[in-house]
Amino acid sequence: MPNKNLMLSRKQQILNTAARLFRKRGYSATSMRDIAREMQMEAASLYNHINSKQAILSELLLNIAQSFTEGMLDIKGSDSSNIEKLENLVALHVQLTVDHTDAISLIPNEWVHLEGDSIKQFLQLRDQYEKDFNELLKAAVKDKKLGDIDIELASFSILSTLRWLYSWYSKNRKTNVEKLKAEMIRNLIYGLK
Amino acid sequence: MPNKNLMLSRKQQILNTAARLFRKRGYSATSMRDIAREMQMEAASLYNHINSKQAILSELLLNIAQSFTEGMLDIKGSDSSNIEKLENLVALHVQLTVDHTDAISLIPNEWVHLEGDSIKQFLQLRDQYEKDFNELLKAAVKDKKLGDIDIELASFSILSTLRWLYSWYSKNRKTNVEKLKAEMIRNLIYGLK
DNA sequence: CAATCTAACTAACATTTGTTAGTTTTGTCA
DNA sequence: TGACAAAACTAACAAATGTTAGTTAGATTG
Repeated sequence: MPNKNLMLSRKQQILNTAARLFRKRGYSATSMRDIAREMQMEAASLYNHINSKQAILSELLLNIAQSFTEGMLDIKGSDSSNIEKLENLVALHVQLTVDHTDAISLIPNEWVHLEGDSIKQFLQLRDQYEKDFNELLKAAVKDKKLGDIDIELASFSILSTLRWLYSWYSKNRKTNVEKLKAEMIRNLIYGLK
Repeated sequence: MPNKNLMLSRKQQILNTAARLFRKRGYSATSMRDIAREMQMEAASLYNHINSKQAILSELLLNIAQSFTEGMLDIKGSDSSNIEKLENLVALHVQLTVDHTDAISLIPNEWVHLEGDSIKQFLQLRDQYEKDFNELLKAAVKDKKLGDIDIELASFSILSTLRWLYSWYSKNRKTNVEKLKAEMIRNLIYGLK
């Protein structure tokens, strides 16, 4: 049997390399030849592993968006309190940022280069996530666990910081992950009290 | 005398159009022909007013960075208290965001496409600004006007939100600007108390 | 009117782009 | 060892890119 794992692993290498370059220069300014050079191969050879440049971006973004959605579903469905759920969400962001720094960096801007169904799916996942996040914030306020804040503005503020966390993390890689989670929770959630 | 103002104004129209398109699709994915089409002219005609695509980006980014730097110098040099200076800085961000929404949207990402001296100048302005901002935060903590926060993390968190404010503002243009300033100050500065 | 200048135009250029087709190398298993 | 599949290669393509050169229309000034 042909070694299918090796093939997938090669594909994953390409995805990782592409994520790194997309992050550095953006999707449009990164050519297939750039990716190939980094992989020490010819551009045409990439097509033995992936279908198109667009498919690379789409796979990167939909995978990471899926991870957020799954994390949200887990946390929402757990029997923690609302404020604990918020804490867990912040921790989720930190963990995914640490594990997938490059791919996550594409979320704020590069999704605009998705096409067709991919962009629809991505935006649907993103919007649902933000809606769920707002609901939890609202619930925590109702529980009197948070002050009487402007939900929309607080949500925007928290998610802005979490979206940019990848750049903070890149400059402070030594930071202990659990400590970072705790600090972000204190800053973003309990800063609101 | 030839009407030099008309020429400048035409150039400014191009800069504004470019800013809008760069924001929408990014610098690299926006072609000179895209800008020209939006201006209802041919791509070659753009060169009667600007020197290069790169010069457009550089002018947009350095202008807006200059505005931040000037605002910072004004505020630093004023005789307000440190905490008032921080408030004024938040207000400055809101004001510039409202006045130059498109150009400001380029700050987080598109600066990577600057070249040569432009990128050096831009990064120098940005780094100095962040340094000044941190200093003010530190001073306010020393004044006991803020809790004993992690300066680096708080600074990162505030600036992340302010950097993304343009996207919030685009979706809430009806918001009264003075009210928005007050809300952001309350949320970002006094959320830290 | 003649001269001048702005700002548009057309045509073309050398590069770079994503991608395809067809071929060769490489490694694995019967 | 020979067969087969995975994964690399070379060559080429049509389209799009930023930019230059040279020209022309239209307004303004002497």
